[in-house]
Amino acid sequence: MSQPHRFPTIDDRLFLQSVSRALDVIEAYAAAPRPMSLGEIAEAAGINKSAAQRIGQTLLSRGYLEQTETGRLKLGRLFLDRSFDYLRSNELIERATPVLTDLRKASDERVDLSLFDAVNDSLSIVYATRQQSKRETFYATLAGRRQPTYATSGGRACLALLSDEEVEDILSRSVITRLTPKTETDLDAIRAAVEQARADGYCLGVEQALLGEIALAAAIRDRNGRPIGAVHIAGSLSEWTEPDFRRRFAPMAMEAAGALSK
Amino acid sequence: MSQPHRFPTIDDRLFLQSVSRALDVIEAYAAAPRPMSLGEIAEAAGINKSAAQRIGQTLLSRGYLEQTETGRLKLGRLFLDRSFDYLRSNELIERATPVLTDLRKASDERVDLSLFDAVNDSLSIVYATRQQSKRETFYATLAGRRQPTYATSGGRACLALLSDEEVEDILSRSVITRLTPKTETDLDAIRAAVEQARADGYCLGVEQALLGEIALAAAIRDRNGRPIGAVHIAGSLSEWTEPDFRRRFAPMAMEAAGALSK
DNA sequence: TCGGCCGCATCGAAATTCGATATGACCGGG
DNA sequence: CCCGGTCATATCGAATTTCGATGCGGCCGA
Repeated sequence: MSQPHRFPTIDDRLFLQSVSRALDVIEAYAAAPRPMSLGEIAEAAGINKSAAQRIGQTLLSRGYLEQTETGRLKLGRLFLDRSFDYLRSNELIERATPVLTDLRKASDERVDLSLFDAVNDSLSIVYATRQQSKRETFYATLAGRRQPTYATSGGRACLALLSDEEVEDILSRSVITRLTPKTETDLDAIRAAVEQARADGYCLGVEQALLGEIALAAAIRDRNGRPIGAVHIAGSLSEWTEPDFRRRFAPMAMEAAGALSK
Repeated sequence: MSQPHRFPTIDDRLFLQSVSRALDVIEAYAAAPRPMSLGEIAEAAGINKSAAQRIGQTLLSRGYLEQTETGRLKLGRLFLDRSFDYLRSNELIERATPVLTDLRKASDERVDLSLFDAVNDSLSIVYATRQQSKRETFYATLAGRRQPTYATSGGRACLALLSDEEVEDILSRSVITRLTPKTETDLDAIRAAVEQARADGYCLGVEQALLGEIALAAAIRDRNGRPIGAVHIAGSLSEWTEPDFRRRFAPMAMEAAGALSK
């Protein structure tokens, strides 16, 4: 009674409160991925300490939380296993991997597969696989990283396949912030980039999400023509001019994305 | 009553049955990562159909399961997010990534970081990060992949830091199977490899886990000298002879592992 | 057309979960 | 040296929430 639940317990007799709260706990680590005490967990997840204790014990015994020397709780390595299962079970990713590997070899640049998160709110894309180039230096090259749809070449390439209304809806729900000093925050500039992507069949962005990076992406469509993800090729501005990059890699990205579309 | 619970509900009033069963459901996908109906889930997870329905709805509403066109349930992309959080929160991985990137550049071969799963049963290692070389072709190069401790160079390098009793305990609990035709299944051969690793400070394996692959690993120690993971360098037999590979990369792997040890 | 499995929904019973509370340990500061 | 705070852990009665059997209509293949 003191804790208002996010999900109405009435009417939905199928909803498991304790499971949902356990998910709240593990998601609490998204905001601050550091070891937490039970009290901190309770506060971060919006539950009381008793619930945190029970959930903590349960997840700990199952390996989804681990204990530091001081007794605090951190995320457990079993999430790696689940992520592996997910990647392995995803039909698109399985199909895409050999294509991306070839693309990686042919381009000699970093190649990513991102998923357009229409399942959720369409506001972000998730990087599912990343094939590094040899000069990759960023530790941020991890599967599971999310980026705003509006700011990435892949996201914009996906937007290009949607109707104007849908694009406007997504943009209006997006919180526009600068990922780099060069990120376009002007809605009209974003709209123009989407329009350009519609005409070109791919989208190019310079330092939109990462300084020094030039990236280009082509959307992957499902059988209804809806965007489900994108193939990215990313290079360094120290090695490429925009026209050269565009000329060389746009056909390759589009070909790969086309091969992965249904 | 018809379903015997794996976990005694008596005595442990802190254990949340429904959370545990939800975990059973998502772990059911480890065995067969394909979309399942509620009935299949119930059977695979060892629960009844009603429970599968409730858990399915709850996980579905939270994004940890997704629905195919036919209504079957598959793992959701949110596991990528959790895996990302885990990788980001792991102190060793954070510390290791720049070291491994340097190692990757210096070696021009595939470089892995694996975690020795002493938290669980020590029978397997988990690959946490993998930095590909340019000729990598396997789609199996994913974080979260597990391999038996006894069969991998990294696992053996970890075993080398344990006492004989601990090694024997782990070997006795391991189910020895061939990952490749070349996998050593003779316990004495494995013991000899561990002994050799103790003398050398690293462990080398030829086609133990993958045909055509030569791999070498050095263990990472915590402040008590216990193994917590390993740095791997893996190359192709088509390019390297064992002596050359050993000579060139053993010092690099040991240096990296040493830098990551406390 | 039948039979089986599908997802979805209902419902009474009660087991499981809830949350307040207590304990003793630990730590840092006054 | 002791106090106040927070820690993990444990207890317990109450009752909410979960349980699991059962029913429904639809779909698909035999």
